[in-house]
Amino acid sequence: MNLRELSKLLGLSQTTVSRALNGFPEVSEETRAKARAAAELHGYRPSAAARRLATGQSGTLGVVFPRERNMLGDLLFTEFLGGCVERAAELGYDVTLAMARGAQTEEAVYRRALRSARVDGMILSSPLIEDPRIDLLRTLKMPFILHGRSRATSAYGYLDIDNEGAFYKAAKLLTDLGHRRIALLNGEARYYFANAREQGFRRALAEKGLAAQDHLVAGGLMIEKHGRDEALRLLDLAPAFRPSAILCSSLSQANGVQSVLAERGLRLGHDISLIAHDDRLQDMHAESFATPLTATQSSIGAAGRRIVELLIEHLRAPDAPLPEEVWPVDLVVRASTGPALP
Amino acid sequence: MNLRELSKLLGLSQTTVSRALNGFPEVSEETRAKARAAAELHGYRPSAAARRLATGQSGTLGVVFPRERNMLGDLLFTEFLGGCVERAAELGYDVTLAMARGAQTEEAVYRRALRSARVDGMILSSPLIEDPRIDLLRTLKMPFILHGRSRATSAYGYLDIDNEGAFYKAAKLLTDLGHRRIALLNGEARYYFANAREQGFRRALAEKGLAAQDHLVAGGLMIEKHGRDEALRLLDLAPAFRPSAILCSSLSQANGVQSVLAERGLRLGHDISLIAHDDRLQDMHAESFATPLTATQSSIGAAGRRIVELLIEHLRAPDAPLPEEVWPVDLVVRASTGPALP
DNA sequence: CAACTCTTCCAAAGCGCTTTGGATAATTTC
DNA sequence: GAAATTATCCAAAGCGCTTTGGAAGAGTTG
Repeated sequence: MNLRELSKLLGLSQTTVSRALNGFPEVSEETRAKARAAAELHGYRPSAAARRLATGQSGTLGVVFPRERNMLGDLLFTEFLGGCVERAAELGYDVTLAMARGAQTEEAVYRRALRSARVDGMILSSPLIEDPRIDLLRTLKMPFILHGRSRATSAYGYLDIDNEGAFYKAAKLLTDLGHRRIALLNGEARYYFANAREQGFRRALAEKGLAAQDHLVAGGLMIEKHGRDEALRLLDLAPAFRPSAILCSSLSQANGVQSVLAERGLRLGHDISLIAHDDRLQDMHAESFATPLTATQSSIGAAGRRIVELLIEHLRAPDAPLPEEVWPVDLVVRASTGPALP
Repeated sequence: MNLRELSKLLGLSQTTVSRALNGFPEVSEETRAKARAAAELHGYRPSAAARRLATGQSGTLGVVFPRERNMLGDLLFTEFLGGCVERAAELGYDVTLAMARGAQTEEAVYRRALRSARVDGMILSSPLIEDPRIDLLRTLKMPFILHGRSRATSAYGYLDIDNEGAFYKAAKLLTDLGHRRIALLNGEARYYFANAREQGFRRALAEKGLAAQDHLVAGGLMIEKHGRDEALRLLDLAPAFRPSAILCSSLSQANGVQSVLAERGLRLGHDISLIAHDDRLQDMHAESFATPLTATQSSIGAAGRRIVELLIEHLRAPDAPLPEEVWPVDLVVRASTGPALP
């Protein structure tokens, strides 16, 4: 069943039926209702290809598949992607994946996607501190939006969480509790978010006249093993250097840290304090830890949903100001934090 | 730059240029070379939408996004998806994600994808023992392929690994080593693959005249916690019931089991044996365990790559026999298995 | 009642490709 | 050398939608 058949059936022109179905104002509500009913009855569904050709819009958003695989990274990405796909479907968009691995360079991928008009816009996640993709997409005139921020010469739209503020809050909670030696287990240093978190952390320390100590700050993968390894290293420091509190960038890391602490018989919230950032994954919750974890939390799935909305709004009004949305991050205090021991 | 402009530039008809570029035989190699060169020079890229409209093919494959989120499941899916996207791109196809969550029923999603001709075919992963999606897609006449198998009334193409054989081999290794009480930590019972694994396991036991004991067989999520919980339960059994070997369905489970064993001071391969299935994720390897793990192994990423090839072949020759490919699974013996103690 | 303005609908022109059904020129066959 | 064959190429017709530029009828206005 296509438009022509449907309009013949209705005794109307294709124009009118098309307009009726697409909600244009210049058609009476009566004919609109008739058209809708007939479309429903005969299971009419406009051909995506024809519509794309006619409008020049593909009705498809591209999400860039991260180059590297790694455990937590993948989990976060899946959750984010799930949010994107879900919301996109609700808004009538498809989501396709763009990957730049193997033979193709990233640029070639974007060029191809762009020139063959496969996607209307792209979503970039995990931006680096300086991310070349921003200038590239800008040059190619491909609409896009960032999940996160980046230092960039050209303007870009983004949705980000307040990583700086989150880690400031978390570190401030610890300094207010009297902690003086606080360790930061960060994500990889090349990512913007890790940089922002470190800055928030340092700001809180500086406010109390403390300086972050280099041996207490470590970037790395957001996996359990990194948490374990760093926890072992930190606990083996001489007492004068050993941290009394640890701030983790992910629950996975915190999990590794916590298991080491348990092995050493250290009680969370008493002998040592622990805070982590919680992305609200479906399957891993700060509150479900053996000792419920104090955490900064923000749903990465919700971010996926929202970023799709922002991108689509941007596509519909390309000349409107670029979206710049920063979500505040809550600090939820649970049992894993307590006053510093004298 | 579109076809018409390009053909004008070349002084050829659109027909000829189109045929030249698409490798049809009725055009001389000389003009083909010229057309290719001009296309390259001017950065001509055929419009996906126009091609779709003209051919009725979308050049897009749909991958069904699993309904539930769970940690290892997500990791496996991401790895599989990565393989799909990568290979699809190499073959000139896009991959879009179909999700059946929230308001839309799964059927509505497929119907929509089908009628608006958004995808040429779909890839289903994690099939249930009896999976209604098979009949549904068959009825809708949507081409599809399964990653895994299922009991179904209608025919379907698939790529699967020999789960039955893999777990038979693994269990046989253990019985040959003299183990008599072997536990199986399986995936969730509703999935076909879990069923197949259990059958292989039981077959190996039966060959030695052993019956699987119900208290030693447990299905569940493929996460570390399930491994830990079950390990604790098993080790607390009275000696006469306690297993001397454990067979896990995933490295995550094995990881949980292994940590419990370590806490109890049991040495892998001496006091107790452990085998797991290893999907060859990027970030988690059986050989990297503290005691390298004996494992059945098969790359789920490679399966993603292959299933895309199979689906595309099927789309090109819909009347050819449906693909039915089963990969043998290697059993790699490492240090975590040893003879049963007398 | 003529002159306007809305409202409602339509015919037809694309969008950029593929493909059918020739046409023309070059080559071979008898 | 005429007829048949083959190798190249082309004009034009879709594919199914959106959208432009009216047209016809209904309602308003002076």
